[in-house]
Amino acid sequence: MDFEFAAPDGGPPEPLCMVARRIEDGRTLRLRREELRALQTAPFATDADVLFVAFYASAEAGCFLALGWPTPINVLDLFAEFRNTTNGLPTPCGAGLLGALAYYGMDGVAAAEKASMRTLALRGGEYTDAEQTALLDYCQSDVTALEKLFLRMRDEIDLPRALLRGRYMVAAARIEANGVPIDLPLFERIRDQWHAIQDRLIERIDADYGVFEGRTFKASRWAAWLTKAGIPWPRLPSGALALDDDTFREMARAYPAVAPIRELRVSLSQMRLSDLAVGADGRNRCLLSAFRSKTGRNQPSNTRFIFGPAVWLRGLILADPGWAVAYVDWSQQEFGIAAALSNDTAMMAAYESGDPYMTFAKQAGAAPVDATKTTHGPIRELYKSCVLAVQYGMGAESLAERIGQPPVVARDLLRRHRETYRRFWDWSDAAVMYAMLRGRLCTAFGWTVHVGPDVNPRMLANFPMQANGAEMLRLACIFATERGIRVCAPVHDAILIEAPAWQIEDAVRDTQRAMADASAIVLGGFRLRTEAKVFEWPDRYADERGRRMWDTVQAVLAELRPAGTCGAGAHGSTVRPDGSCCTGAHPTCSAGAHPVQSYICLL
DNA sequence: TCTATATCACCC
DNA sequence: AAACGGGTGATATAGA
Repeated sequence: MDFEFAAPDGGPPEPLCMVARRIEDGRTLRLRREELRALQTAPFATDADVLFVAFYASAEAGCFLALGWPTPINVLDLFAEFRNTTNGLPTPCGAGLLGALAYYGMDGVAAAEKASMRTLALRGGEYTDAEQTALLDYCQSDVTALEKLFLRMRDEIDLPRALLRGRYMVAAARIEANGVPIDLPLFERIRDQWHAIQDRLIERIDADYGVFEGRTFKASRWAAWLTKAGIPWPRLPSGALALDDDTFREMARAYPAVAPIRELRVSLSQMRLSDLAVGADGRNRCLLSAFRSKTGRNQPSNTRFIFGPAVWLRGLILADPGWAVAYVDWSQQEFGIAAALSNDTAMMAAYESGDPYMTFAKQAGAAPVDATKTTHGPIRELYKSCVLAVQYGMGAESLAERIGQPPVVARDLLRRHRETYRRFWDWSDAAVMYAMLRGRLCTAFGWTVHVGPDVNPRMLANFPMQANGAEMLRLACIFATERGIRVCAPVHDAILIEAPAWQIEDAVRDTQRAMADASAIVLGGFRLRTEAKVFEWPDRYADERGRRMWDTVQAVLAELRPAGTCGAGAHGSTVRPDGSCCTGAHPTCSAGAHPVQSYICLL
């Protein structure tokens, strides 16, 4: 079956029409918007003995939810299956319905017609009779195409595992429908003042340099300033100035006059807002794009999704009055997955010690048995960097660069990892060889990457960790949503949930149980730990990494609208139930408490 | 003026 | 040849 629907920015989908066909006898249902709205439930069976076939089922499930219909039990999503079948291989016409048909040498609807119909559906609003019929006919042609694709793919599908992926698509639809609560007035204010904030930052610092033209940094002007200041500057192989932050950091060490411009560039780079999809109800909703990445991760748009841009913007996440949000993430997820799947007892012991990095240092003989994060912080950091480097297949040179140590130190760290976790390395090397020889590699539940002739071996080495991590997250989302937890967003190794404040502790506990269950299922009984951070209204979501930038922006905002004039009133919606318009915890109005000059955050 | 490319930065 | 996995996306600049 297939829906056409309008997709307003940040809002739930609005179903426009639906076509469903029973494959055994070809019986076809065509329903228009009003007919759909009149139904309490789907006009066909969706229970346990029915297979529901769709393409990109989170969209169909989203329409079910918008209509208040119970969602289908057995979902076969041919998008997820097509991605899984072709993951890693070229799909010349993409991974959409038409692309999938083309891949199998079949034709569907003309691409031009699909595009024009999509535009018509996205438009939303009212439709003439002719437009409605056109939409229905188009919808029906997609159903015909879907049926062809199903008949072509059915024999290659691993049904039980496909149904697990379909079940996740329904969970994803629930999450997409719920969304992330956003401080709408503050979001609008920051968005409206975006350029003014940038201008203010540039104005103060660039006065001494003159390297900006408006809001753009000009390489030519920077070159001129460097010449005048007598500073030699590294260049890229192309001959252009190297303008990455690493270069700026290095150069600022030798030439302190470079530091302010570096700070300014860092701040501005974190101000690439942002097309956050926030609905009129203050919820950030966007497509999670399940199964989009090679490892099966979700891949939502970075600009539309609140967890996409720089972390300081997460301060916009604010639970509704009386509610709380919680960010629950797995501790050292990939390390734990590597330990369990390789069955490396030393590695599993390190994971279960609660501090894998410190324990690794001890196991490698670099720290005494009673060492802690407090007593041996720098050693722990080195071993932590080594663990992360191994997960990505980093070499000694890059690791040396990263930890600011000579290559011998990095080589020694990597050697100790190989010696301490021999079993893990045997397993990892074997996985890469297996993948090369068999041409594929897959997770516990069958998410597969197909391997071509010039594959990156580091991708193959990382795949079991990252892709099983994605598998685990999908399972946890399934459990959490099916147990009635309100999930706002999945974030690769974390889940954001919300609950009324008085229930948040229970909700966190249930979520942690779901995540622990999911890890045990993927890892054959090995349970991964989770950590939770709770933010109860009126406290907003806070991430330490973004605190300084958040404060900077709030201070600039306060300058742009002097303290004492409460911004909230103008928007009318931040008035609290108790009649007050703001609290100390609400930076919209509390910015005046900051020393105004602090917003120039020089090193 | 528009587009393509290179480079860079952000996330986990 | 180099060697940091999976991504999205903005921006500056070169070139059509």
